Amino acid sequence: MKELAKNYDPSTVEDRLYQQWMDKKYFHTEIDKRKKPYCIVMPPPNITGQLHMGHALDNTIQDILIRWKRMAGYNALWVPGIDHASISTELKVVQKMAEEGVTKADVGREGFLERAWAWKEEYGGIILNQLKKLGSSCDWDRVRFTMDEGLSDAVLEVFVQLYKKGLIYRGEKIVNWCPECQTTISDAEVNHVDKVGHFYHIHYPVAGSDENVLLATTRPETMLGDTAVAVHPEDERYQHLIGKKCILPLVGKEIPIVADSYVDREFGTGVVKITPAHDPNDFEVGLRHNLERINVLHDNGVMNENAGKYAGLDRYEARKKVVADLQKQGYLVKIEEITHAVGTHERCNKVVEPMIKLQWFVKMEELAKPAIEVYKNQSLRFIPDRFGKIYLHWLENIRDWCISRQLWWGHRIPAYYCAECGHITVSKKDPQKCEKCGSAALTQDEDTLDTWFSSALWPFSTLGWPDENAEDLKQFYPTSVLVTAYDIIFFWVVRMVFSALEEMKEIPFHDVLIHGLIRDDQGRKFSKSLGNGIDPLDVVAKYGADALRLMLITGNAPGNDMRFYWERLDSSRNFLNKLWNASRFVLMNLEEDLLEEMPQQITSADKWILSKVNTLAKNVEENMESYELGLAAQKIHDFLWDEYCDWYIEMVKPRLYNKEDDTRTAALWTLKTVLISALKLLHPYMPFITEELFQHIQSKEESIMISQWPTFQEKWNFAENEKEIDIIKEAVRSIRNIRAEMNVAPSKKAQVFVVTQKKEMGEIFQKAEVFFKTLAYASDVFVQSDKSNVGEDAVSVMIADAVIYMPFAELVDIEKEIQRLTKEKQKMEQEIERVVKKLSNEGFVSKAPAKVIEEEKAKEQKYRGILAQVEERLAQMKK
RNA sequence: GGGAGUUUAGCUCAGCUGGGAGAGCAUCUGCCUUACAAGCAGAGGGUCACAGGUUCGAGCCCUGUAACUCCCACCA
Repeated sequence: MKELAKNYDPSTVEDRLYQQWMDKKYFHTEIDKRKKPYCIVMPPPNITGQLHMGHALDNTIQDILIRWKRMAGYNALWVPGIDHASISTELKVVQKMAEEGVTKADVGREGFLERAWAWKEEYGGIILNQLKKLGSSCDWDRVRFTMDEGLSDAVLEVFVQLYKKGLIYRGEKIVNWCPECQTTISDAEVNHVDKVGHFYHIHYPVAGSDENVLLATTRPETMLGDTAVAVHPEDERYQHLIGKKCILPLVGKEIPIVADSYVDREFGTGVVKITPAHDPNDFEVGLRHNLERINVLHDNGVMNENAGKYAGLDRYEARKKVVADLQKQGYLVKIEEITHAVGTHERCNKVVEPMIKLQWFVKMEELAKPAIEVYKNQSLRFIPDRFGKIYLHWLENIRDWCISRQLWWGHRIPAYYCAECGHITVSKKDPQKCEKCGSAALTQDEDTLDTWFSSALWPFSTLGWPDENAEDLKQFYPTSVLVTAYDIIFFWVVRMVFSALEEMKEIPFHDVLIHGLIRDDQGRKFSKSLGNGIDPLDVVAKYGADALRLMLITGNAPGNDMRFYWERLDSSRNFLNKLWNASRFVLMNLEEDLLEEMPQQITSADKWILSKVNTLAKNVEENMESYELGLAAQKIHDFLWDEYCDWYIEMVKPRLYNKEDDTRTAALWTLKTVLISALKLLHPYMPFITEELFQHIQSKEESIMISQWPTFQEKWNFAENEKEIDIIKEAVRSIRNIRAEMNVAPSKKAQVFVVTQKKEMGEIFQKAEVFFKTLAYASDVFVQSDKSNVGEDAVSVMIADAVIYMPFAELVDIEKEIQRLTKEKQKMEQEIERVVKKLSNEGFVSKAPAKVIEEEKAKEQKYRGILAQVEERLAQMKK
């Protein structure tokens, strides 16, 4: 007999089993053409990242899906990987260098890259190892990195192809510039944060008159770069000014007053200062009116020589100075306090400056069209669907994507500038000479690509593209589902889809499963500054990975955010312990080898639980197919705890304890068979404990991980037995109920008389004698068709088609009993009234489905039966 | 300015295509019953935010209102 500890201790199990799985190579996927492919590519965590709850949730979901499909006979592949995270990593490395007193300039590009790679080698793999603690069953032989050779090749291939098609271009445009990080960033990387600022109202004198135009700005220092003032073409107030000039205060220069419909007449004074070099809208206005662009900022946010006497001042210092000077010279009319949205860099949270820069862009309009189409024609599916609207909205309003970054860590742009003729040669390999003039005087672009450029290719680059014949690519592309949080739809999902459609001519995945964020117990985001983070590994250490996984997956609707509560882990832990002990119980009794087939002596109770687990398999499958993982887990949990433990095990005990019982083996067989099925269903959710128990309970198969997924089977479908046991359960519950109500001590056994006129009922109860004794404190059970021998001082409970009497002479207070029964009678009358009303409703009877009507009729019958019994009993007692 | 989500028991949340309101935790009562006190048996507790509508029937569908949250957005 195998012994298990009394309580489950994950720490003694998890690492050992994970190692076992690794040793047996269960995580590794060989291509198997006979099986249907199922593939997930892991959203690659940043090499700078620490595992957080979001990763834990994301990877738990993926692991559940993969483990499920693997068991269900699919050729299931889960590709892990990490992202080089250009800007984050570069910042980290720069930071580390700063501690040593070294700058990027000191070490040069090559020296820097050396350090960055060293940093990657040291820290880059940490997060993947952390994922192992969660039980993630990815194919570690296929780990990819966005900057490894193959993926870098894919990046260059895509860049060159898009360039040749004219979908990548270099241009001077206004871009988001982060003065802190000293690089451009894409629109998606800008967060608009509401900040309290000031609205400065300034007079610009109109040239050649006494008139002033009043305008307002939140960034007065940019006026140094103003090259026009604009009003709405139809604004009656300013018609006379259009075409005139005004004098830019402090600078003294004349600038034109132009008419442009971009101006909102209702807002402010209806006059806007135009700074084409420092505002995206002004830039557009500038284009339309052919205005000069004056850049007044250095890249680090300090005013440049174009700012005249303000040159050398930081942008905010300059602002103060400009305002002071305006005031001194009488141009400042008033200062209002306003809250407005300010663009900040999502990495460093510093205010972003729009600047004109010569950068590389991806032309989006053409690429977006097919990406929109695949969603509209439903070949790409979002779960829940509402996130598809977000996807669509972004694509329909997309602007060109600025992909060049003034960073060193990343994929260097494969563009080479000719010193002779200025031609740009774009090529995967280092070109020896200019493709136009043949000069060898080529220099490569200094910039690298946006991190998301490489992750956009992830679903096919990880499978071997650009080698079109890569086996993985042929077998596993398109992947099955992408699992990610909603906050990354713009950054990643959108870009993967259009990249895949462009390169592969096929969607990268069929489904996008979106989940929410994990928040703290007050609903706040986890953040470093709040210090409210919870390390998943701490949770694993304390509760085990299974408990964490169950907690993350249950009690939450798909796509909704979830709060983290330690209490919920207690519940998970309790369930693990419950399962552990139920299995321990089975093991304690399991001594001989059991037959494979269902034994002849199988009883109603056995069939009932078999039928239940059979139905469970069906329901779980349905839920999982529609990604309702939490619901599925909940159902398995409820089955094991409420049905298997609380009822079946209790029902079966007498048979186990009696070695003479000829149904004993059938009970053991059922206990074991049902438990194994349930463990299998649970395995994707709680891989460790299910594996540990599986290996203890049976010796034939070496791992649950590669065992066969349970499916519904007709031979285990016993509807009649389910009904039968439900009747017993109802009777037992009624007895327990009345005893608790009457405060009968559990030690006090009682005779139970079951009176029924129905033969089948009598038979069911006759067979169930033992259940009344073990589950309902019965000393003796008498099943009979009349009330003989019951005695007058019995308490009674009515169930459908039967009355149960228990003589408790000394405990029964006739008056109270009459009260209780009267109450019961009223309740039944109410119920009957409700049902009758419903059934006599013409509309209901003619329109409701037959099944519903039948159910209502059955209820009426049942209630009438009980009512008759109650009335009869009352009549007797009142005598 | 657009869009989305949320509102259900004291707390945190489920509730799949409309057919008599659920779980966990918390509370109360009784049990150390030889798998489990991290347990067992029972109990109390909800005008499903509000107002209309559709329907034989609405927590669920439609319209509107309110509160909270989030996302997007070039109102200087």
